[in-house]
Amino acid sequence: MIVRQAANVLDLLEYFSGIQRPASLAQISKDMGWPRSSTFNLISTLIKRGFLYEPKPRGGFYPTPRWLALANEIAAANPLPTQAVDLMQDLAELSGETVWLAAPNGQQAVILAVIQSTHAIRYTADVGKQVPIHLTASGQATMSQMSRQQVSAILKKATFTQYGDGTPMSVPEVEEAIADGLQQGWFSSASAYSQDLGGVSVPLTIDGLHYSITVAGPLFRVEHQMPETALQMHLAIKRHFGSSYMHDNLSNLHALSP
Amino acid sequence: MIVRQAANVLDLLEYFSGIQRPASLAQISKDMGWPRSSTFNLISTLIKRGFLYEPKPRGGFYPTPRWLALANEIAAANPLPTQAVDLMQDLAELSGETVWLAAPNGQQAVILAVIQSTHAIRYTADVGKQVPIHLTASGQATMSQMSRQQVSAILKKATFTQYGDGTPMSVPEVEEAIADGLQQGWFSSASAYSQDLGGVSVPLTIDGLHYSITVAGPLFRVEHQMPETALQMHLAIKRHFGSSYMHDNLSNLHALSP
DNA sequence: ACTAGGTGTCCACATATGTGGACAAAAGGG
DNA sequence: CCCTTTTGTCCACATATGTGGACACCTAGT
Repeated sequence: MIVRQAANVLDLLEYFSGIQRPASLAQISKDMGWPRSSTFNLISTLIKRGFLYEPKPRGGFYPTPRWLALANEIAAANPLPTQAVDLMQDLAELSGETVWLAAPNGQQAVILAVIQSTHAIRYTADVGKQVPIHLTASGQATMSQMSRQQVSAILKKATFTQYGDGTPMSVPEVEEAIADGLQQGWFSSASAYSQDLGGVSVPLTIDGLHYSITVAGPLFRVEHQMPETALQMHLAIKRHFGSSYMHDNLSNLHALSP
Repeated sequence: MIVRQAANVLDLLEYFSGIQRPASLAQISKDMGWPRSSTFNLISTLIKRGFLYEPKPRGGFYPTPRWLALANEIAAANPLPTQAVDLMQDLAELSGETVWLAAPNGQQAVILAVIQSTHAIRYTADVGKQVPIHLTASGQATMSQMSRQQVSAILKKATFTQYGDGTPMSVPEVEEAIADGLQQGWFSSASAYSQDLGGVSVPLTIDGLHYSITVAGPLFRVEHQMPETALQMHLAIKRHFGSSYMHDNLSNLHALSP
């Protein structure tokens, strides 16, 4: 069951992050398609709790910096290692494509950090976006670090929807993709979940937690250089983490090195 | 009407900001006093939306950096001028007490930024905290920048509760406090809303928006030096903003200068 | 292997909740 | 100035929602 008013709070947060200026009750109500009275209730709750305020009288409502203060404290406790951020930055510059870090989350992989490509035509993903763990390179790369049991637990519940013409459509296909990825040291996908999107992912274990790093962009731009990209990624990881980072399964990544 | 599930989201956010580590469903349910099934619903909603994830399987849930990403975008749009932040920093060092910036918000004043005192015994306020606008120095300082009509609109709806032994208990008392504050260029309170808390506030107009800056601490430490504090504040404001910042009503602040 | 205690998940019903509509007050236009 | 529009606010009822309890699964300890 989805908790509507909880989702509404999130919607509102995203709304303000989008418009980036105060909005009146009526404005919000219209933009969100909520009844005025319901909007009023939600807004007054947020105001009462100090999460929303009226920067100037009759000038509309806007979130207080309290969101930022709390989010900062939360993020400070689980920081992504600066190494990982540096690595991403490095890869973003080398490849010019969008780079992200993802973690497994049940049947999905969540994006925890992104650096957008600077290309005019690029894939845009936001932090918090989720993709099916078994259908995407990002997800498969995280799965490659799990035990056989964990993987099969995920695949048991997996469903298959044809999102693009590269979508794997059966459990064996996914198992094979993971096996291949483990062998060659990197994972790729092409129009698997997002049509016309191609990407290369490598697994990364930090502090015992399993992540994946992905470099992705429009298929026409990335598809012909996946092995080179994978090699770049591998070398970059080595630069930033040494060799200690690697999951046991990944010793064969070395095969990539010249 | 308070929207319960919206408030629950906020509670959860504050909860994680407090414990700063992943918590299992059962843990959350216990700590929050929510039924397990309700907790489940709320959590799965947040997960589905990419605001919560499971850093490691069976290792509890934790907010994703998406909160931070959104809060950053929101805060970036309405930045408090760096001048104001610098000013606060300056005052915090000079006084050693807690310093905050507040804005009017209906019948309350919201705290938008705080720098905590370094003293062992100090007043602790968080961003987003609200105090009655008519009872506190912070609030009165913001009101002093409003038109006569706006002030009386607020006072018309005002209610009086004796929070401490310095709480003003009638509209005329508040009006007098504002008049006095305008005349001397600063506002003070002592045990008005928080018992044993004393503070000095000065009004501040930035980009046409009305704020107040407050230096506050335990009454025994601050009560005997309020005029000196006010002078320090006034000089600091002059340093950081020049004289242009001042609201028309405040020209008499100059009286403080040596 | 089996139990005990832990986890997350699901569903039907009672109850708490969202909402249409009516309101007052302010803002804007002629 | 009055009239119109738009603002925020309130309430009673119908309806959408939270929740107790039962379940399946997993882990740890005997």
